[in-house]
Amino acid sequence: MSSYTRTTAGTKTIPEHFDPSALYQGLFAWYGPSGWWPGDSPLEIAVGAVLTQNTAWGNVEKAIGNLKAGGLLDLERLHRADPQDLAALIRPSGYYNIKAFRLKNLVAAVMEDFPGDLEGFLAQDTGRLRSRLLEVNGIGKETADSICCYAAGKLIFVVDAYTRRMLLRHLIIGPGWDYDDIQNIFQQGLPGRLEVYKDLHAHIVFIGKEYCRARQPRCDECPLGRWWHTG
DNA sequence: TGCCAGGCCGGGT
DNA sequence: ACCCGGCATGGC
Repeated sequence: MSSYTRTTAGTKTIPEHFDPSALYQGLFAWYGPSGWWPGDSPLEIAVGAVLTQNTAWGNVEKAIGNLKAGGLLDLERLHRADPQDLAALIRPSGYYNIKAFRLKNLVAAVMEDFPGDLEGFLAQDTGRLRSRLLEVNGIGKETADSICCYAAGKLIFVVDAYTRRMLLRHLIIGPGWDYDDIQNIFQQGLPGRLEVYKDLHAHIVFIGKEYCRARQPRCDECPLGRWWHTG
């Protein structure tokens, strides 16, 4: 008889009662569409993805507001901008010196491959886009996947600290599970629809902020478990 | 006040 | 393959 235990590409197994699709359906029924990612353009979304690295979103909003006010939320202008001027504008988002270079690096990659054409860059084959983003110094898996999913509309599920922490605390995964393992759970268990990927990640972050903070666990009150059970 | 936030890199073991 | 220090602001 076939086992109900699903496995990732590796040897790890996950509990049969954890169903990403049921989790999505439950969260969507409760909260509705997430509206994520906040941002008026692919460029703004990509910039936000870099600026929000280990940083509260409220601070990122201030930084993006400064970029807009300075007319720098523009591919060509970012490419020409002096890193120090850029750093001054994004100061509220923290790590502003390093993030200024990270933004410059991202923009330089776009300009190198698709000069002046962010849309073209983002329209690349999904695997190529992701690996190209990962080549950029300052862009890791979560940032790359956020850009792929929310700026480029690719079918890539974003894994963040909340996702990992919640699955750990609910004993769905063990400490040995890495980013790709977790991403595989969702990409294998979810229907292949972009809105599902977008909303589930967004809802996980929303719940995580309330119930799954790093040092003040209130795991007992976390409502997530209500929704991921199959059947 | 101290802790935390939608990470990532580089150097060390 | 891990483990760690550094990076920095603003909100609760």
